[in-house]
Amino acid sequence: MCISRKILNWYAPKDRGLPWRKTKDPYAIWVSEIMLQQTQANTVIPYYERFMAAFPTAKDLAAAEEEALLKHWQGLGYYRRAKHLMAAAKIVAREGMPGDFEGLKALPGIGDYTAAAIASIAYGEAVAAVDGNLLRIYSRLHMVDGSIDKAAGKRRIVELANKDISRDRPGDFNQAMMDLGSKICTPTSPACGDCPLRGDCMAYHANCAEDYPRKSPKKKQKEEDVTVLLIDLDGRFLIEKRTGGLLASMWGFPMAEGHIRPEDVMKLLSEADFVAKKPEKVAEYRHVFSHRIWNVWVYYAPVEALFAAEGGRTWATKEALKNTYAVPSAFSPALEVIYGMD
DNA sequence: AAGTCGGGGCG
DNA sequence: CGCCCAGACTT
Repeated sequence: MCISRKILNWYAPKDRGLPWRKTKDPYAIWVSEIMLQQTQANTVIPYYERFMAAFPTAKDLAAAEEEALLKHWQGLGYYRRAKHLMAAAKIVAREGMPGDFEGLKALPGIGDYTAAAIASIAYGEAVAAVDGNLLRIYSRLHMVDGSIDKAAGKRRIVELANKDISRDRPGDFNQAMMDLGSKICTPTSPACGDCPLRGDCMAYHANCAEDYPRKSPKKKQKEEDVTVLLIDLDGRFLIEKRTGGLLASMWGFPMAEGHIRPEDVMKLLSEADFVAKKPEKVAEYRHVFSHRIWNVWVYYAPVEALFAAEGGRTWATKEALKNTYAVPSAFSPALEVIYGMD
């Protein structure tokens, strides 16, 4: 029996109740696949439900305010995904949803994996959706010695999977591989005894499944000290729209490089023409990104004079911070300080 | 080919 | 703590 048949037989009774598996709407599949990029399914579920309720069609999304979209994306990370999704939705609202792999891949934010996932699930196109799960599974099936994060190793797996994929049920094949990867063929201590593909697996027969996939060594994150300022004008806090780089297009508090002293905070505020009272250090936390770490000091700095916020800055109330502005998790402990005030 | 871009879950 | 996750895009 071929791999395709075995995996489909295993999959049939185990279809999980993930919300995006209950639809064939290409737009809904699309939204879910974008959210699922580098993000675990359980994390995505509540975001997906809220998002589809707010933006049920590509036209709705195309007509939405970017701020509303970002607010829905808050906490999910990789915020460029939201920006690309919106740009693509405008194209789709104008020209219609692409009907195949190549057309999908031409949209911003849709790469090889996502185009294959949508095309196979929504259109029945026989293209393998090669994600981390499938790379891991195939690196074990064939004991692929090239690193899967290098082009050569990945290319080989793409070819192998595209030979194996079911022509009748490509979408189920791809989703079955995801499930196999998350339940059986896991990164550490895979449950080979329960695997429907163990008869075809070179690594299983050589008893070395845990040695795959091969990966090139990753470098350590850079660690940086930063200071976050909670500038309070009568219950409103100064926030700024971040431009470019990390957390771009999200709202954050004014920041300074390094761990600065209260006198330095005072000086910064004066230079910005604030009439400030004595700043006070109110919190300290560590935030870990993929390849960067912030060691954050938080200052509370009440000011007196009103200066009109301009150029991507605004004064936000506690309620607006909670309900209106998209503030990423990197600032959550700072937000908690504000929420804890009377 | 290497860097950049989040955040949470889990051992 | 470090690793991993339904990756894509820029340089």
